[in-house]
Amino acid sequence: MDLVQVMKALADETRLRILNLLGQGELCVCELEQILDINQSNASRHLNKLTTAGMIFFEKRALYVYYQLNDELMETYPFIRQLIGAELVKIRKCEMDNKRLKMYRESGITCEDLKQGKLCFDKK
Amino acid sequence: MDLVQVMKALADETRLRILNLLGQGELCVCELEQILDINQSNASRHLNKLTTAGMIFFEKRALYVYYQLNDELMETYPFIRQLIGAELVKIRKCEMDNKRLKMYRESGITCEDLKQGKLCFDKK
DNA sequence: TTACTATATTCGTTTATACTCATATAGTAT
DNA sequence: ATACTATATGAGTATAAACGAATATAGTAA
Repeated sequence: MDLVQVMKALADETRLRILNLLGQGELCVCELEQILDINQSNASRHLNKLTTAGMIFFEKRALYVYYQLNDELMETYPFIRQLIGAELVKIRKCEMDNKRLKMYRESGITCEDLKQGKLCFDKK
Repeated sequence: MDLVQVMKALADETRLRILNLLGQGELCVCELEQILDINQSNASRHLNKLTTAGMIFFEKRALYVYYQLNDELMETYPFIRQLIGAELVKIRKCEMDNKRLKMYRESGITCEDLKQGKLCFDKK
């Protein structure tokens, strides 16, 4: 909830990419891993950092953990909403992530599929 | 000009304090040193980082170097203007810095005075 | 209960950031 | 020109952040 800590959480490309994706709706850890093409350990750590800073929160459902943006923090710091909603797309990787997210959404693939190696876009 | 780099420049308390002060008008390096109570080397380095990220620019006049916010970047990334204009004051140190800036402005003290050890607020 | 699985965490390593002290630079003033 | 002064930079150190690989945890499913 401390602004300096929030800014530190925002000062990393991978975490900005995560926020960009979560700005379009909740996602589970394994979905983020695939779309961002990062490993599980890394994904978990970055998500933890964002959670600690109060920017996101999670909810466990069945086997999976779903993360989403914390609207409360954005009421406290409105600039964050603007950043996520309008400015992150200016980062090239975010733009590409959005394409992958779109493909993923349209493919109908589930977390279960992902865990079995099924994909709807190229690796790497 | 790269957003990730901008976010990194914003992820430091001292630099946020500098931006907070510059949001109220230009200041020279020695003024920032005194108001923030940081040493010369540090001040210079933080200012350099902000300059490199495109957030501020400087102008040398006589012996002194005056820094100010770069409005151009804020047109590119409007969230920065909101951050500086409305949210940095939520940081306690920024609030205190503002008091010191006010005292400094009202005292009529100049850079020359500062260099001779004259002050209008407590050290430390 | 036991086996299983998604996510979190620990460990060790690497890379980046911030700081202090001392010195270099560049521009001013004489 | 020379002396002077504000700021920038170099070198060294200390602290923090990020990563991969392996393991622990906690909750699900049977």
